[in-house]
Amino acid sequence: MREGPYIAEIAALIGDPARTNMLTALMDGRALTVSELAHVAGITLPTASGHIARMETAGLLAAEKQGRHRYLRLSGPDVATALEALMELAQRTGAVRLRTGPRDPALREARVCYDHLAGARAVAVAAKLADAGMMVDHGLTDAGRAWLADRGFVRGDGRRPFCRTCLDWSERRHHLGGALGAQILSRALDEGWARRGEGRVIDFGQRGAAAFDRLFGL
Amino acid sequence: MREGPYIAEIAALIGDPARTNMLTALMDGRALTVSELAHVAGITLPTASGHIARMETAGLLAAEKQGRHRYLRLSGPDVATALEALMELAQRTGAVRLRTGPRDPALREARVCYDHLAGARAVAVAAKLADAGMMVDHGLTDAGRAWLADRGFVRGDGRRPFCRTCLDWSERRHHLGGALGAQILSRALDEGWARRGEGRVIDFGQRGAAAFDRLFGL
DNA sequence: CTCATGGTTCGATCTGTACCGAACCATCGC
DNA sequence: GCGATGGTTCGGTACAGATCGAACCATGAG
Repeated sequence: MREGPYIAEIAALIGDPARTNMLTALMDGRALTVSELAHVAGITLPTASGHIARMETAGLLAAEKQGRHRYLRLSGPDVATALEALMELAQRTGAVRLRTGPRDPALREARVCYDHLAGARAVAVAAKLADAGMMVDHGLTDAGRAWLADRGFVRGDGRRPFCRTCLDWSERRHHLGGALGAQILSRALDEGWARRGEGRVIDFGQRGAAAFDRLFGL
Repeated sequence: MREGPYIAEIAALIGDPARTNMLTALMDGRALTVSELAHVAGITLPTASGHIARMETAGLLAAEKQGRHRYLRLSGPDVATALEALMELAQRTGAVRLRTGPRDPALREARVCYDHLAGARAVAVAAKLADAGMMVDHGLTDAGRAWLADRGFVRGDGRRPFCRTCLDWSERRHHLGGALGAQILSRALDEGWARRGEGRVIDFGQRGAAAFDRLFGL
């Protein structure tokens, strides 16, 4: 009972434009400094410092000190999950200005969503699994599990779902999240098929894209 | 880019204690009147009316007029999903005051979470599936699918995952959500094994509880 | 040591908004 | 028609918190 107020505290924290800008900037999973966060939020250093302190004590952010820099990151995947849920809501209710047009096509093609791959290429993977009957109702079948295991994607960490579906911001269809999504992303990076670009962008080279598509039979 | 501010708008809306109280009160999926919402939020009618108007234009609530009453309900499952994500976050970050003690044992035993069953009995079902190898990493195996189909729980609506796991507020373990969770709840109600009680409480009679447990082999 | 840079703390300002009481509108029962 | 009940609108108050400049601490470079 009376669980309301406590989630209100967190929602209010997320509900400030400056803080939201910082949080979404951190959704690519990387850690940013206080100055960088101040920049993306468009506010001065003192103000940003205050915001960060609040989010830190609330447990939304985790900090790491290195020299005279302080690096901030989201304290866990559940923060990103909550943000995604809010984005999905914002999208349906139309509170969102549709900038998903040609603006930054690289971002539409492939980007990172906290720790997994999003964008057209990620949606294609999810669609392939669904078409092949390896996913039904957003859940993996045993056939799907086996097919993925063949390609080196095995069990998750047990603490979170191996395979989650996550509504894609630009494509408006689902891509893969969870431990599986994270493994797919790190595979692409490890194999040199892709590398991190500006912001949340993921750059696939021509050869990299081909290799990625071959692995998933696209 | 700059998706931030729009989700901020929604988060800010959720981030007010009075509104949060209303929203969580609506998580049982039923529609409440303006007066009832004012009561659960502990504010006067005019104030509540204002809050509701804002949430309505923002698309969080849907209204239906009946005589001189206005019935409000959540505009969709995604609203409940976002609230759940925030609750999970609030729980991990410890922003939550632990009132999960003996307070209202009926609520701990069985309650409704928007459209599916939560509480000890619901957690037991999820645990059973996991123990029997019918769920791994929070996803159903084909064996699990078959076992559920035997019991009349078949495919979902295709628009949402058939089976989602949802962190249980009181038990701190997962129960079943998604289309499956909704079907389990309506089955229990349809069969007369349980009926809705005060607020979110679900009352299982002795015979109802036994029948329910038998179905799931508890 | 000295300076520059990254970050925090402190006051002060100022806007936004939650809240209530009172008046007003709408619907139902009579 | 009349009162009673459910909701909305309006005006005013009051409190929270977002913001900035300036002063202050900490670390690394030279």
